Amino acid sequence: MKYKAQRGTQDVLPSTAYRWQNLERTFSELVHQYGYQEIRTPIFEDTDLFIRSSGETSDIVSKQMYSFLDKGERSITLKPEGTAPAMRAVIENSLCPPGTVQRLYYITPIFRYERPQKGRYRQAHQVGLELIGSASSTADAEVIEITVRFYEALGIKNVQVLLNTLGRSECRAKYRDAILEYAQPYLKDQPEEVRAKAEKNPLRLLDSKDPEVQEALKGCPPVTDYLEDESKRRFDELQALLTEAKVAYVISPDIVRGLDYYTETVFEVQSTSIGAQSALCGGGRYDDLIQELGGASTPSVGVAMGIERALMVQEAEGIEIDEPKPDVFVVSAGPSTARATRELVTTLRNNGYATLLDIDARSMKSQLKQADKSGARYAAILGDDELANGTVTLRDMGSSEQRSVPLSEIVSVLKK
RNA sequence: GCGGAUGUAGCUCAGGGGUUAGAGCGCCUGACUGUGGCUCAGGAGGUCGUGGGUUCAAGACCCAUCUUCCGCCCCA
Repeated sequence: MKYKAQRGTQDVLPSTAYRWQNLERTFSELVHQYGYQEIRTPIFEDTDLFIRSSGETSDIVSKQMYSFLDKGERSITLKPEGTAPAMRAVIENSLCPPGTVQRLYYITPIFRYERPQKGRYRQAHQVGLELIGSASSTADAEVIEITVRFYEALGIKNVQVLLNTLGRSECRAKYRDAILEYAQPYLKDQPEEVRAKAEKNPLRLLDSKDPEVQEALKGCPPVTDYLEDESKRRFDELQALLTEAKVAYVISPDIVRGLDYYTETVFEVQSTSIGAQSALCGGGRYDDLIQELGGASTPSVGVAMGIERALMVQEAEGIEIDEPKPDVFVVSAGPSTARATRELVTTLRNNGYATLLDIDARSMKSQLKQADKSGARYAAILGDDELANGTVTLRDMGSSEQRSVPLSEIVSVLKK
């Protein structure tokens, strides 16, 4: 009987795991520089949390949610994203009392019930951060800046920051009506299903890739025409801050984001190095979310970045990450030196050297071969001759140079 | 959720009804009695994705199902 993983999940093998480790380390080191602290939340959440947190588009979102009934007939959802659960935790644990600011980050699996394909899995992983409790555009700029620095630190080149604003909920409502009206000539000939979807969230018409829809909405006034002065002012402020921080961006009116909790700033980072699944991350401001989930009104901004997507781009752009290699491979002559070999291995490990040895009593030739394959920097050969005069032969696997070293001095020689 | 492909050795792939299913790379052993990469020789390794069906005979043909990939959709 063969046991396979759940459809739409991937095993992370040793040949790629070090890339994940590199990414997670890069991320946590970066966000620590900005004072963010890690938060861990469960992968199961109440379905209601996501229905409420996703607002008007809940039917679209719930179609993608990985939901099921547990043994107590409760509707459980595997978390499809990190923000709502993090906000639930913030509310339940009073992590951000009114008047304070909280910086949190997470690294977590997410689950969405969609048709898997390259770059899209039912279980994927995200790193994300949330800056909670501030309405200032400086907060937005900080989050976007960290995002860009993250991709820089990973060595990723062909990225573009797409920036837009949705305004506050009041002016957004006006804008929705405007789009709907503008699209009427096209919509009235469409099937009921299309019209219902459009009425549910007219903004989504804007990022449609359907040429017919694009044609119908050509010349539609941009959201900036409907922004209140306050929203306009903070959007200008944000742009000035990004320019000051030397963060390149492109204003993209068609970035509206699928989750309806966003207000004011929204942004995505896209790559031109991969295929259809080109979005690397998504983020924005969600000033009303915490209140909608039952907390005090707390303006916040955040971003979530897909780990698989970032690794895909790294690979597509040919970015090499150094694979961890052992320092020394200890070669033994056979049973007569086995005990001394184990002692040498222990000494090396205790002194901080990653050390390998042969465990199948294979020939010396085979052991050197294993040493070569392992990528070890040195082979330390301990045979009968060496044992007799208390030395070890240290072979540099790169240059093939060998020298005889007294057993007691091996560590100090390696240090050089 | 829709459309089109795909699945044979660890990897990349050939075989398109007829004995015991192949190649290259990789792996193991030896030539080389204590020394990796090169060469040569030998060897191990396969429920031909899974389940049904057609046939004297199925890896091959038919049906179903699953996987992966490419679009759509959606987004991470």
